Amino acid sequence: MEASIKNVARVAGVSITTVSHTLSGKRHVSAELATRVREAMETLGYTPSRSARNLALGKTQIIGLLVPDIGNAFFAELAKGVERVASGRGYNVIIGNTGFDRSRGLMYLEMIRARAVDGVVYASGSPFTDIEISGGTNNIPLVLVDGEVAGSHAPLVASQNLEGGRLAAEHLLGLGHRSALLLSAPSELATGADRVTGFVEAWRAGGGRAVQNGQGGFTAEGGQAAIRHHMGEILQGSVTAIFAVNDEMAIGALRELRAQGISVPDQVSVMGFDDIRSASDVHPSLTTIRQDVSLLGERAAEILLTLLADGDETVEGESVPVELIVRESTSPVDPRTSPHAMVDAGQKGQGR
Amino acid sequence: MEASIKNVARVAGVSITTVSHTLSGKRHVSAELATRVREAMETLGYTPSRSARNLALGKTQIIGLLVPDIGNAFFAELAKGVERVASGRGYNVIIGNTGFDRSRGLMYLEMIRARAVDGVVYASGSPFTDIEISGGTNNIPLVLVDGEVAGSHAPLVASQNLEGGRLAAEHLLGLGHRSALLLSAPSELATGADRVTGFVEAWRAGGGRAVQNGQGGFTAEGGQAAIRHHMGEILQGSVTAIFAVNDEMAIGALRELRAQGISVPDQVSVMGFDDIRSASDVHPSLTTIRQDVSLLGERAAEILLTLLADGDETVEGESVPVELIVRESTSPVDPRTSPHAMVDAGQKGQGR
DNA sequence: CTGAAAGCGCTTACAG
DNA sequence: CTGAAAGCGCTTACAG
Repeated sequence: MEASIKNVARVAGVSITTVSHTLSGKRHVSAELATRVREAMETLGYTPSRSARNLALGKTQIIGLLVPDIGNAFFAELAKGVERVASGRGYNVIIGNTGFDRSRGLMYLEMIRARAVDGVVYASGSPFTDIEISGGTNNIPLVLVDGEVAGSHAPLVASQNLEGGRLAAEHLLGLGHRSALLLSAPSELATGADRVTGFVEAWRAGGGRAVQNGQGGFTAEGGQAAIRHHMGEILQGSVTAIFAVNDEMAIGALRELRAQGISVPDQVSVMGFDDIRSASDVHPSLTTIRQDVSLLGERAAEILLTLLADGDETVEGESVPVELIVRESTSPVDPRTSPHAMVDAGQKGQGR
Repeated sequence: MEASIKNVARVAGVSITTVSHTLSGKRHVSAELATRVREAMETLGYTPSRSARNLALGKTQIIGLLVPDIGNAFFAELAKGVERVASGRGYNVIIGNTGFDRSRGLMYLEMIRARAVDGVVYASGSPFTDIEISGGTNNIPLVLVDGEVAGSHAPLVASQNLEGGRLAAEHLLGLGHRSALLLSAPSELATGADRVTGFVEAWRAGGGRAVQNGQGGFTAEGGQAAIRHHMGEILQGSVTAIFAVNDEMAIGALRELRAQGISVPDQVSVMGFDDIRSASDVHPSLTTIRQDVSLLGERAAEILLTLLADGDETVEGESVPVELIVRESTSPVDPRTSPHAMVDAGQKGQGR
């Protein structure tokens, strides 16, 4: 005898209504019946079918997490945060790895349209337009993480990237640096753009002068290439500090600097952003701006679940604090090697 | 008018049977009706409800992936592999993060019992006994990854850890090393135990002598502590090579060696296992045994899906090849600093 | 405090 | 080639 609600009711000698209510607690069941029901469930080894429940209630208790690459530490940590609060509230999370691939993304959109999930946390980087993500999606509750989707009104949860850029600039200024090389990334990515903006504003305000570098592309290789390209300024001491808008690029920079025989931080200070795992493993360990990625995921999930609970309620996004982590890769500028020159290499006229 | 199959049928002027069959292709539908159905679906914006389908078919097209820590790069990469093949075959994956926590694990067991998933990929480290995992689980198809569960007959997918240990030993022997320090981990973890066994066997066969060290616990801190404990042997050259059964410990070892002013690989060679991201970022970059973790996930998912397709078929587990990655942290033993002494510090009598 | 029955939206055996 | 209807296993409005 399979363990369906019908059989439990039969064994307990009650209606399925009563079985359902002793489980849900949505209406009172006399102690005697409740006991009989529980015993019947026990002997049958009954666990209610999620599928049946889903159909009856029109929801799945599942949220989708769409990321471009779950193998990437950032998104893995994000997933951890999302899973933590979701599971704590009785939700499961389906992970949708788009791999930056449109067709895989569309597959997950179809899953959303099929109401396989009650809501979605959508991490930046996936290849959708606003129309697809909100229009094609049955008005399913949506929370954005890390980056905007053009034109979307969905709440956004992101780190205080602007503030992070500012912290980086102030740290370097405080060490006496005035000439910095900025390793940025394609401006399409708002995440990086905010970090640049925050840095440049604070840097200017503090009397520094930034050298922009469009290359870098968020990769270690990009960081290496950028350093190679600016070797001249570094050697002549007209750049005493390097700020990369992510740790990957900063680590690439460290690698190239070592290869070129430049000592960090003695000859040049290097900062990153993110505080990925490697940041503390490299030598010298990397001074960086830490973002609390799993908190990002937790907050996103909480907002989404609030949305699911309150229906129409309008919910605000939020920004998650960042933190300066000082390690070995930055030190006070050495007055002898630094002529405090004002260099503006690379990007012609990009400095506003 | 909501987009249900009933409304599509009404608009197209056919039965819901016909709507269902034009979608599934399980029986022929005349071109004319098929067209009318498709048009109706189009105008209504119809996507079939997954919940209804699940209930009717008694399956969910979802597999569960149970891991102890999705934030950990190993499991994140595993998830990537699992997701890739699952999504390629029309399955979604729910990620279950147990956090090494029994109660969270039990919550996911309950999800399995509720038939919220059709099968599960179970990565080592979660806190279950065999009885719980197979008995309490509705006979749901199960594939184990990375480690056995005591007494379970479920197929296991794991890296060739034994072979990996052997490769490490042979690499070091080939460089002339004969006295090694082995950074192992608690023997409960079969993963590490196989690596040790493979190493020790090949090492002995090649004329080497192993120094065991029970500490390490798979963490960088453990690796550091172990080095501190064996500083004497390293300084006097009676240990010329160190093999850690994972990269974390190897990186901890590198850190401590640097702190103590020992040059790697000049004074001592260091090897790890896994080839985690940091392995190539540290300096000197780490010679290690790479395991293809995302392939591990792919194979596990494929086996699980085969199990789901073929029902009763018995399926074998498999082992995934590993690869020696030579980087900067190992070099030929320096005959001057190496008296080829046979040291057996630490574990009294543990060397068989 | 309890039960009979409708309904959630599909799939499919049965009949034609 | 097509349709009417039962069934998947729950939840819940309605009635008592």
